[in-house]
Amino acid sequence: MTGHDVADSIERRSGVSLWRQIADRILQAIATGDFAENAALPPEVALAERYGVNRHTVRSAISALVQEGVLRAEQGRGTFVLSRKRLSYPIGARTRFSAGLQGQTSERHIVLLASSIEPASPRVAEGLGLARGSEVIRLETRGEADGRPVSRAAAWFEARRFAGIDKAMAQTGSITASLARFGVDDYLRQSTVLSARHADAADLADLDLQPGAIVLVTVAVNVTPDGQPIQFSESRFPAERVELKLSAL
Amino acid sequence: MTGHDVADSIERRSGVSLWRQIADRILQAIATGDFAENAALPPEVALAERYGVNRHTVRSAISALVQEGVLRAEQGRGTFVLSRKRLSYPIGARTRFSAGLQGQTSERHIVLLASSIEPASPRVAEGLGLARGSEVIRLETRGEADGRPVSRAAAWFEARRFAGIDKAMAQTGSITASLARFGVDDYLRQSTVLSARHADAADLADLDLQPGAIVLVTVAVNVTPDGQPIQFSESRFPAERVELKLSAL
DNA sequence: CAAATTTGTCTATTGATATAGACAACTATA
DNA sequence: TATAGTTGTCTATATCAATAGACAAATTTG
Repeated sequence: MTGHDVADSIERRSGVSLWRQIADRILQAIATGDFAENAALPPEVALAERYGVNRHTVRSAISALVQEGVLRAEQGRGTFVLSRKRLSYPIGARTRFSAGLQGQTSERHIVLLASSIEPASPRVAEGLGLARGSEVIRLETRGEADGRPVSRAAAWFEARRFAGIDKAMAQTGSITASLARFGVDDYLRQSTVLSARHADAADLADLDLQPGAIVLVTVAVNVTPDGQPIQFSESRFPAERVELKLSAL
Repeated sequence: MTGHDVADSIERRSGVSLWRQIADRILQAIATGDFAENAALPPEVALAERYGVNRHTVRSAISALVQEGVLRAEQGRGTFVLSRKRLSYPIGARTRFSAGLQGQTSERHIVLLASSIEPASPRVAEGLGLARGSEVIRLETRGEADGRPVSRAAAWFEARRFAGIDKAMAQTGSITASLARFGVDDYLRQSTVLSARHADAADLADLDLQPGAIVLVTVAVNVTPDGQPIQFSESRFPAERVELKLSAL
């Protein structure tokens, strides 16, 4: 009773085109090591047979992955895997953007995309323990490692207590450092809720993804050591480039 | 600079058909509470305008969701939301299947789908601290809550130490109870790595999903209190029905 | 150099996807 | 009982997705 292992799993008339399904399969094969990095993919005819589709359909999938920078095709030689492995992004009580990526990348930083003051939505108000409609500061940021976007986040802070945190963030490029300016020397992650969905238009633009990509979504509340909520955030990670490692708290 | 909030995010020629993208958006709107349960959806013409597509395209999306049992359409009246919210599945040092779902569902259990003895793959061997190729027992299980599948998992145990755990699992329906028969009274989750991908054919079948659905994937190692690895597992959760709540370890 | 292998390009055909418009069928309400 | 609002069905058309076959262009190998 073996051999059903990976099995053919191409679904027709599913709303997802065959070339996109095959592109996903190839991405997954790279992620699991089935297709080694820098090695050649099987030739197009072999892939077509393997997935039970026409060669041109395989070509569409490959062409999309070449567009995404995952593969490089060379006429007469073959098609080669470029993509590196996924980043392993640590999540725990003391999650900090740069701390946990040490050793995996040579360069990493956070870019402040936008900031605004707005009334707290019910969800944000509940997370921060504020009255509904209280003013909060929202920071939109993007995390980058080795020049590639690896996260996209919105963070909300109580506007009264953290007035000017947007400027601090713009200067320091670090939420930890910005919070320190307001007397927050330490903070803990109180809760994290995790889900996944297809990337929307904003995700596609900010994370440099192709349509159909998946994002991991975390919704988290950070608190001071004495339990006072200071930050509510929603982060999105491109599933093809990032995995989340849940570390001991 | 407001008003980009949810924004239109329908992508054309992306390999994912418009009706499937809109179905996903509706599912998400239900999950976030934008479309309340048991309430009527906006009429088809309104939805078509909202997403910038033809009414017939919206109808295709709705028809798929009716097929999935999420919506019910009534001629002359409207289209109504049937689906409940996502289950919030706790992940932490003492993750147990049924413990954390209390209060969210009335009925829950684990079904043993299959079991086998096989040589440990490099990944499994490393997780369990065994020599590559050592014999391990694999259990394939499905978790159900209120009659709907909410997880699908493969778990590996050292074959020598846990010979017969497959039968124990079939009898008790509980991994915790089965481990207790082998003298394991307590265990902790040592590590969890999280990712997301499109469901493959086996996921679609076992989790009762439609093509294009997303699954959350966790890869975890459980250890005894003194740090000895006893269980390596890979679990898949349907993202449309489950979210993962990371609890304090 | 010749042959084999592999990717690239072209034409043609079929079926699925998306748009457009018109009208029927059913429900709720004034 | 009209009328307005909603879902259901039909026809028609244009574009995208997938298959099929043939051959060109580049590379590697004997």
